Amino acid sequence: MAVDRRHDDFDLQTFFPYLVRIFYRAVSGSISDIYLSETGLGPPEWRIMVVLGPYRSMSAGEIVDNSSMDKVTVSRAIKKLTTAGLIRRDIDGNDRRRVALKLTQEGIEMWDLLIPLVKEREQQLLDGLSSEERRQLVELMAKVRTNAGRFSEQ
Amino acid sequence: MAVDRRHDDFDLQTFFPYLVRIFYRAVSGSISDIYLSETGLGPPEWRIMVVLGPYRSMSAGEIVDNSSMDKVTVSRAIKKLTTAGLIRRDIDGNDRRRVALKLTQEGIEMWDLLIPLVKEREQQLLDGLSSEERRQLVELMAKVRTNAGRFSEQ
DNA sequence: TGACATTAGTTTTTTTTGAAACTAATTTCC
DNA sequence: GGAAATTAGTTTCAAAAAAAACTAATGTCA
Repeated sequence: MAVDRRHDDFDLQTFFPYLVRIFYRAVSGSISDIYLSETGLGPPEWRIMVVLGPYRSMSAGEIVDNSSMDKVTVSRAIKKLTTAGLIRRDIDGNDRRRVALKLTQEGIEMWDLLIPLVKEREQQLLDGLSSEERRQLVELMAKVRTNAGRFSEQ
Repeated sequence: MAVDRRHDDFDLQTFFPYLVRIFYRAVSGSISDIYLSETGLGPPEWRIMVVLGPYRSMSAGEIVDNSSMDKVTVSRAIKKLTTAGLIRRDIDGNDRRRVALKLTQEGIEMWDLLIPLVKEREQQLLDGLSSEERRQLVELMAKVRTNAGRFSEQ
């Protein structure tokens, strides 16, 4: 009458993707705390500010390519940032579908405020890791990412 | 007439939280590919299946504590899983607010199907990393997570 | 014991996000 | 030169998630 209880054993607390998730949430939460409390920007708006920076000028599509966000999210965030006066949209003379995006003076000032804070937090996150360990961590994450690419998009 | 262009320099491609984000997205996408195509479960439902496992019985609140999801998401996912016949809800005799959750036979069968697949994918993600490197990666993520805890909830 | 606080979980409302369809501009190539 | 295909970006619509308010049950302590 004994039921077969032979299942694959599985421990969530050591399951790698789970560890990655709680790691990611800790890190991203730690950064979003800053730009949220400091400016009220949401994650997509923040990411656009950051890929743009004080010098660069990019199209919406280039931002998509450099931010791992999708078209729609980027388009909406651009609208918000424009309304808030943080970026300027200049329609391209040659190709009138393209819009060149640039931080305004006000946007640059916000960038200047935020960047030192998030860089400081970045260092705090890496506290207690030697530079060799930091290098390793980044390298290992990159390796895993390469593996994911190979096994997913068949 | 020269404008002051002395801004903090910042490179997104080496910004640690950005690297963590694309790393996380690669890993979680790689796993969700599997349970999505194999079962149609969404991430919250999958996570509950996994924390529960074939033996354990937990309350909704315990699942919240063990899954880094919030109350509402868990409550809704439980409803879906119950409707789908994958988990059973037993109201606690002593405390009638509590509901003990358990996988049904059908839920266990799905678990038995999925776990070997995701464990295989886990290994594929870690392909090319020595066991020493795997240990290091996990340990370094844990360190960063500890740091995040210290600096965030002031 | 009985008002007040707490806890478990759900429902409602609002905000975010993502997928699909769409518009407008440009390219391709016959 | 102009129909067909492609590209950039937006809008619309549907699904997911987060926040807030709520219900029901239990605990506390005067």
